[in-house]
Amino acid sequence: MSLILLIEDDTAISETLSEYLKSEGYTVRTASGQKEGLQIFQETAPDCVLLDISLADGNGFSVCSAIRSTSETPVIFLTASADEACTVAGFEIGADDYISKPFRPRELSARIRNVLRRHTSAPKILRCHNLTLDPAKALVMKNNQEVFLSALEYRLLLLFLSNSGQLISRDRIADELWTISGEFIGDNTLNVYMKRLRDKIEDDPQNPQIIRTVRGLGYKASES
Amino acid sequence: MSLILLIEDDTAISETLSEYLKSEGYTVRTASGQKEGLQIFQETAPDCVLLDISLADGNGFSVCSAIRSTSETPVIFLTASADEACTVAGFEIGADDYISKPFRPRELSARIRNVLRRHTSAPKILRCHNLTLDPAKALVMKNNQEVFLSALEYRLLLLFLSNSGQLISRDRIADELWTISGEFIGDNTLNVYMKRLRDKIEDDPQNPQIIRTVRGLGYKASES
DNA sequence: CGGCAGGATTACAATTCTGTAAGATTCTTG
DNA sequence: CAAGAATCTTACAGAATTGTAATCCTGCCG
Repeated sequence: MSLILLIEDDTAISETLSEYLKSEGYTVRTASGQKEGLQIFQETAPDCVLLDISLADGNGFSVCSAIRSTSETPVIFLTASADEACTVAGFEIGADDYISKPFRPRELSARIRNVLRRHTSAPKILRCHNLTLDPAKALVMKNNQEVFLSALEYRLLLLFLSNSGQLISRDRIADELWTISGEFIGDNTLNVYMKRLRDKIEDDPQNPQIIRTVRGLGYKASES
Repeated sequence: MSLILLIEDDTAISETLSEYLKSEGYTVRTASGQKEGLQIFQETAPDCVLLDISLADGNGFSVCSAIRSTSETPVIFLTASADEACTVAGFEIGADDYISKPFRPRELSARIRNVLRRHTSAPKILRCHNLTLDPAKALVMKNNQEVFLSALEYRLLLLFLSNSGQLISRDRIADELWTISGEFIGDNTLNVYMKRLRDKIEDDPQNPQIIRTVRGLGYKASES
């Protein structure tokens, strides 16, 4: 499960909270001050940080800044009052959420879950009909079978699926696929690539459902 | 600037809020009910939705679910009371934040800014030394020059850069690159691929800086 | 209907990719 | 230092990719 770093100098609160979070299935590391907190942060790379704003050895904002300067790990502030200035300042500095004492345990764990969900952001898989493309693995599947695409075919499909629903002109496609490397390609080369891609991804390449041609304008990937 | 969709059936609140948000530089569309809200959502694809929980024609949760089923657009709930059950239910259903009435305008706009910041997440470009990999374009650059990788080389590099700093075993590499398609490859094939990849991405392939080998265990991409 | 433009299709060499084999290195252990 | 294991390097054929050219099809216009 997830590792949570709790930075809080009130030992009573710290222990209660720690126990509760463990009972929820989290692994918890606690720190009582700024310096210790940052050190444990570096060592353990937690999935989420709970940070008391009012620490004895300096306020929590600087800790948050320090964390943000090196990582995107979500930070939830624990505040004594729901003071607006604090809240705003906290968000400005990059906190992901805040909760003011006294807080209900269930609310805290809902916020933690929420922040973790956002952060371990679901892999953005692009979908269209029975086709999926996972940019994080460079993997294309159709009906749960891998589709083998060449480098250019993959880029072509990626371009369409990340702009699905939008019309993409032939010029733009040529630009995106070839001009970075400064090459120039023949006029109908793109036609050939479209055909090759369609042969691999469409159920019926003669009646393309995933990428349709818009005569005179370009191509368009259908949404969903 | 950003487009905000406000779904709220109390006209007084709706107008006040709308004015305020416009004064903050947002473009605002308003809807007074569930159906209208979803319709405008489809038409305008807003950057953020402010959603009153208690709508006359059904509660806000179902609207949120409907939005979530087709998009990742952030949703902030407006609640009449800070009732915990509401909060939890809202988070469970995929709300990004909530705020209870009466709320201070500054707090609301801080939350909106926060939610937008998280959501328009900067394109995640993977970096290592003088090398960058952009998964959204399947583009690898070294010293601002494009590096041409084959499909497998690209996947191999992607695997390393998205787990930089971590040791990756040879078995895991073989799994990630080949077993999805159910193939089995020879024992030293991976060595050959590593050599080919290094020849393309390393300044000095004999002294690899980007991907180092950890004898007996696997390989490891250095961070940053 | 005839002509034409945009696009689809097929075919074909040059190049690159892919997997394996064979041998050379390098590191570790005794 | 010698032996063995792990990794690197080179080399090589079969397969796939890449770009172009030639040809075919299809919707649109007068």
